[in-house]
Amino acid sequence: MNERRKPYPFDRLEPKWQAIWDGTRAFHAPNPGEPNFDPGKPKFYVLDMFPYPSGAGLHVGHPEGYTATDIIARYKRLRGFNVLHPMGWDAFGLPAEQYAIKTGQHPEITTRANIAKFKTQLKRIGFSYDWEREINTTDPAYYKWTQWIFLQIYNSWFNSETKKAEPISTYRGDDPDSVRLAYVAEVPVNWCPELGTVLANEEVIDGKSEVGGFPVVRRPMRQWMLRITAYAERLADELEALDWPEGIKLLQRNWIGRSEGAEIEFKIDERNDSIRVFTTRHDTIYGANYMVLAPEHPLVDQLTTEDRHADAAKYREQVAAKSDLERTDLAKEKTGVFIGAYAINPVNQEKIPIWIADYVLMGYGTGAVMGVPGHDERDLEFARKFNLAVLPVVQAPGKTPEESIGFLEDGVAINSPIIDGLPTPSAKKKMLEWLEERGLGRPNIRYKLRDWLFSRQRYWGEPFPIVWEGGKHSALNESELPLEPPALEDFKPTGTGEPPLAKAKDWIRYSETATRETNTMPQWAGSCWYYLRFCDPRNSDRFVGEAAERYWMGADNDEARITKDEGMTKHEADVPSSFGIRHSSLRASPGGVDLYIGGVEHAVLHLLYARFWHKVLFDLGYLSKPEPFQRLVNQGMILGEDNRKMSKRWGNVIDPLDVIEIYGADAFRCYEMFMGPLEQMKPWSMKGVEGVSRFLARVWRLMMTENQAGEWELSTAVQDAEPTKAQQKITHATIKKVTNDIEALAFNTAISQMMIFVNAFTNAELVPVAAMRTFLVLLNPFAPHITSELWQQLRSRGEITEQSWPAYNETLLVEDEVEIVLQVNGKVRDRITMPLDSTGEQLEAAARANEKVRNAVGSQTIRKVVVVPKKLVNLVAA
RNA sequence: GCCGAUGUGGCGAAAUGGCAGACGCAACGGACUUAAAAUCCGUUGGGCCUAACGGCCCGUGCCGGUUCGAGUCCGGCCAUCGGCACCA
Repeated sequence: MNERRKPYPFDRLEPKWQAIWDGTRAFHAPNPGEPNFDPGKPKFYVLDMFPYPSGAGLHVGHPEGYTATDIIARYKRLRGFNVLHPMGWDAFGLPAEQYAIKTGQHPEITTRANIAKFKTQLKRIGFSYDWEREINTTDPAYYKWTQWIFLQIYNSWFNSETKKAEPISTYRGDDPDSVRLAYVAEVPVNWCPELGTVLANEEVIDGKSEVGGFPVVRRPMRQWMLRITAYAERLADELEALDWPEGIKLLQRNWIGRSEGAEIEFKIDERNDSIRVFTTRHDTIYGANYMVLAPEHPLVDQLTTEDRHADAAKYREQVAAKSDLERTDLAKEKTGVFIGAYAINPVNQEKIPIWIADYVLMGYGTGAVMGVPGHDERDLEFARKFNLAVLPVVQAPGKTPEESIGFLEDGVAINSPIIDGLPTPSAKKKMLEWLEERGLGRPNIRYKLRDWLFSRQRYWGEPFPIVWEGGKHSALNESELPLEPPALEDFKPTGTGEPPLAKAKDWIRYSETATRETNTMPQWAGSCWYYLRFCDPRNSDRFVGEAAERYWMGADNDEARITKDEGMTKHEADVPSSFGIRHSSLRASPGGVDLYIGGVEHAVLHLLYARFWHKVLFDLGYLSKPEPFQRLVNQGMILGEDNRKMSKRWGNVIDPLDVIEIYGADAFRCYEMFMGPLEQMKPWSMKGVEGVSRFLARVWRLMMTENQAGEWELSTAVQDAEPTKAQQKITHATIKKVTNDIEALAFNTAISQMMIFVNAFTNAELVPVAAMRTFLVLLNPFAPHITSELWQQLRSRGEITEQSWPAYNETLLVEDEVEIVLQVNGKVRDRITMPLDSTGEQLEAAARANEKVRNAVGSQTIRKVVVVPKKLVNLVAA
């Protein structure tokens, strides 16, 4: 039973072809200036999200996206593109470090072993990666440039006039450190005691660490931050032009969280000082009858009166002790303390009490809000809890002023002398003008996005190329890169928040007076720019060579050349003349990575960070285009056979190698694509793999037969013969469908069509060799091994990977007769065959004459006739 | 709570507003075989009428609308999944 007979000898031919591809460097893409580079070809950059090489190895989810990109890569090569299709390893990260802590084995060793395992698996699937471009984020030759890019960021500031990053040398202020894009700040951070490190906001989910699910607490610490907030506007705006799923754009937009409003000054009573609040509803300012500061607000100490001091201090302590989890979990009940001071509402000069409450966050806006209980849910809740007045200032459509309380949408201003009677949008406008004239307020746009907390207290990451001297930081010289981490025996976190690198006393010591930074960069650092390094992975002088960057990441704006090169190249099996395949976004390259496929889990983190780095490097003049990833597609998750997420816990994990062992790599690839639409979530089915495997076996037996000795040889049915009309037609229909479907990434239906093709030829007495060759090229991107072997068996010229994609001839697809559907009142009554060129009158006459139609009409009168040429006739009767 | 995606046979799924269920899985029947596997041929959404040929009705989460015609477009709901969540 174990020795089950293979449906075709994939176990021999798959390793054979993989060895040939390796040996001939079949998928190596030369760079401009290198031997064999053809400048006449347009480029296509198709990228996978490179994996973290975990100990568990690849599971069937990884190769889903990888197979899709491999099909596109192979297809594009056949269409005459220079294709960049690389793979590498995002290898810094916690698991290797955790493993090191447990076993004492250096993360480098684990990482190397895991990479070897991943690579073997990927190679076994037959992906056409250019392995000469393989990169590894933990390789000093790679992270040298990660550190170098950090220094570019460190040595830049964001000029808000030009809205661009510029070298720090152009900054005219007196404290450059206060504007650098990389800076140090004592900030409340997400500290995870279990992991012994701080985490980015993005890495904390419901108050727990994304990795491991350990509790996270707030605590102030000195940390490296990247000023991503400077780019909030561009990161949001420049999303528009990208060919990304709308859902992902929305997720990023929500994360960036732009809101347009006003900053308003509230004078503090009996003090020559004021507090700024940010609001999006300045039209409701007449309803502001109290003010709330975040408990951490710097003015709290000064403002709190003697008698309120003890209460305020106690409250602030309580809040500080709360973990994020508690702060959100207990959010149902509002808390707060009056601090004894008053502010003056600028529109009516009313004295309003100042409170502190933890529902106001220090990190957003100004850390102070005007409390408008009438028209803000949170303020209303707070006011009710503490018995503050609730005044309606916006009347909702169709409601009384009283009923309008708690109504948050637009309405008409009331109880607001300056703007009474104005609908919300003009009320906002007028109020803002009024405030601006008096210097009390100004328009303001705020973003939810926070600066990126960029340091980690870990061992297995890039050390910062920074030294400290007399409390000041400065950059290492470029010539001192890469800065390698010290050799450590003990990787354990110190538990105090001090990074493990602090244990390497010799390493830390930079000079008599200077010490090294001991934090490391987060795992995201390496993946922020790997797609750039792929363009020129062995360059030791530059993070990416200029020419290589311009070619692979630049725009291919030579439209004429693209059209010409994309114009159908003839395959020998094809009949002259062919017609356009509709344009799709896979055609012309607007620049950057032309197609990027990966999981949704990276929708905000990786994709936002990478875009940020890219923009900084673009501003500094290193890159051709402001956006890295022109087109993004998310593949859906593959579930276990039981419809649950694959996990050890359910025992439903599928190992690709096990599948390949039984059915072969080609069947594995085809099945992954045949399961359903790429973007969709779908369950695995071994039976499904078997079905696809049967299809490939039928392809094989279409051309091969087994002789007496049990050896496969070319079938005698395969002849250099003229295809029949029907064969001709199905061949061209298949070219058309497969081509369009690949362009649309609809691989499942492309495979269906190829199955239809094979079914049509099954049992044919004569199998025309030309039709077979055409078909093999179509199937090649999906099933590269079997098609390479059959191509050779057919004694075809050259390698299949060097062929041109076949063209189809539309005229061969046109029938001279068509089936016409006859409907009565929209219901199908019969189907008849009519000549293609039948006129509307002829079709109508045929319909009226049809017996079934007449039965259905009965004694009714025909009121209307709808004729759709070549399709149907609908008689409307009553 | 807010935002988004999805909902079609026993299952995975197809269908530029025009024949719902292509293709595949599973199931059933047949051929080949001593037998099985493999392979090939056929049937297969549900219900009803007919001895049969054949015919009729219903059917794309639910309710309504637009249209000669709706899985597809519009409005309202329900369910499942995913994201965000005191962001002023």
